[in-house]
Amino acid sequence: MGNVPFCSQFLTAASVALPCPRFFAMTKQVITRFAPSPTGFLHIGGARTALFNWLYARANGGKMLLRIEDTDRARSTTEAVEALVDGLSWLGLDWDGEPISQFGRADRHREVVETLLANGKAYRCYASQEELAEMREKARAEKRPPRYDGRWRDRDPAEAPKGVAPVIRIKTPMDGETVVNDVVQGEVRFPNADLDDLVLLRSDGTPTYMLAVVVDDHDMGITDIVRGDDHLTNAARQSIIFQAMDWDVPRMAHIPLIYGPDGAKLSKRHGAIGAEAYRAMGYLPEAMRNYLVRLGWAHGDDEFFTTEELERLFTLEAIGKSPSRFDFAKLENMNGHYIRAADDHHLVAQIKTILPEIDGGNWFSERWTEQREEQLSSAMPGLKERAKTLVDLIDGARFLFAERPLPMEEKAAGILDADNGAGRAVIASLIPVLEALESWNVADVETAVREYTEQQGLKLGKVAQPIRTATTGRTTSPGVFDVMAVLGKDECVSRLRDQAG
RNA sequence: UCUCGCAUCGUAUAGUCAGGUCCAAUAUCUCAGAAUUUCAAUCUGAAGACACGGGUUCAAAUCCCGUUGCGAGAACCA
Repeated sequence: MGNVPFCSQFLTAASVALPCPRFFAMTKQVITRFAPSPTGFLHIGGARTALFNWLYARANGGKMLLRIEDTDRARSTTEAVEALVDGLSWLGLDWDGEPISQFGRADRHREVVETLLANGKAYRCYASQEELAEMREKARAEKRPPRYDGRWRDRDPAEAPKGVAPVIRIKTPMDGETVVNDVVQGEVRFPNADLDDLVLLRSDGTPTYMLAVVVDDHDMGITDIVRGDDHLTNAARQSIIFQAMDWDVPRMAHIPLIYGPDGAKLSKRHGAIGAEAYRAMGYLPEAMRNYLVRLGWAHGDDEFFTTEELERLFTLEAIGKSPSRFDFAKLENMNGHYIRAADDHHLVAQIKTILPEIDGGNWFSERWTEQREEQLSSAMPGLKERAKTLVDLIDGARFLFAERPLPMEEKAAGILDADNGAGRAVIASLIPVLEALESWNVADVETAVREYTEQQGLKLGKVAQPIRTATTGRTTSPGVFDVMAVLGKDECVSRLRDQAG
């Protein structure tokens, strides 16, 4: 960490040509933005904010821009930006143009402050840290909210102490109220008396977030700001800056935050953090998107949506105002639906890409052959019925990758050994029947086994369970005939022979 | 403390704006059952909520007031 400069790929802010706002105002093309600060990963709330921005832009034939709020130099590393980009890409959320670095636009921010100063909308404040601390202390003692008292607002600059670098503050109206017309929250009114003269430029000349956001949103031609409702009070302050510059205030939509299962703000404590963590847990990006869009947004009782449907149905007005909790059980269920509906080869490809990220994935990677990949594909229909995640899927296919003699789970061995090894005896007498088979496919194997079972006067379970455990080492698996068929005759018979008694 | 926001089954939402069709719906979770070669998937069923208190009204989940609870912001952080 530290002040690592951006790689040139992201250092585009200064050079990128920003669209002319007036042009877009004329054509009324919707332009949204996703503006995360690079914290090292794309967290789930951010992912949903990005999704809503993306959906809204697409639903209206508009654009979504990506701006990295990297003015906090200590946290803004190349890796952190890449993590953001990775997360968005995984979710399939793309943006128009190059990512814009907020830090790279500092000169423009300062330029706007000069204008504000020249128009008398802002002023230099020479109050020291001690004075500020005193103000807060006094406010607390009097049980008032801590606010800057405006002591330099109308003071003669000639009184400025020598050698003190001032901050620049905006002149917030003293009375009246600032109204935020929010698409989600409705008309929210803030008494101006509660909004103090916030700092635009620090004494070291760097712009504050509050200033940067406003200038960037304006310059980027943003028509609709969609962000977390933790910014709702900021919206009032930012409106004041917009108005001071005589700029149109974009339409705003402050969406409620996502909390963890315990109702507290989502954090590392809740296990998953970044988008890549969800990928490693075996969730499909399309399932993730579907789950996320239903957190706060609804279209009647509908649960599943394709991207095309969302583009048609999504509106900001339909977003609810109350915060929601993240529920893994529901995500899993949805993911299961998407897995069952997914193409078999697509699933194999997805598994292949996440293998390096999942626990125990190496075991599979080391044994990955073309033949096994084909077996995996053909076993997929039986496998995906039983899986909620890609991790479940590959774990269910473990028997395809295992080498003889197969490791036996305790319960599996129990089935073979029960009734003095009745299962092993069944297997022994079944082997010649299978060896005699000329063709080896699901139907023929099934016919042979069923005929044998009938001849012996047994229930199918008495035969199928021993076969399952002998061929997979487990008590649960896809249908035994599918397992036998996909293993192939030689491997199947050999595994049976290993366990025959 | 101040400003602002939120409150329907455990969870996500529908219903609230335009009061009656709501003894509140759907999905998930939980439990029971059916079917089954195992486990899933599937099917059937059960359980489970309008935060509380007033008011308006013939009628309130829906409108009004208050209370409580939860959250956000209140920085020379973003």
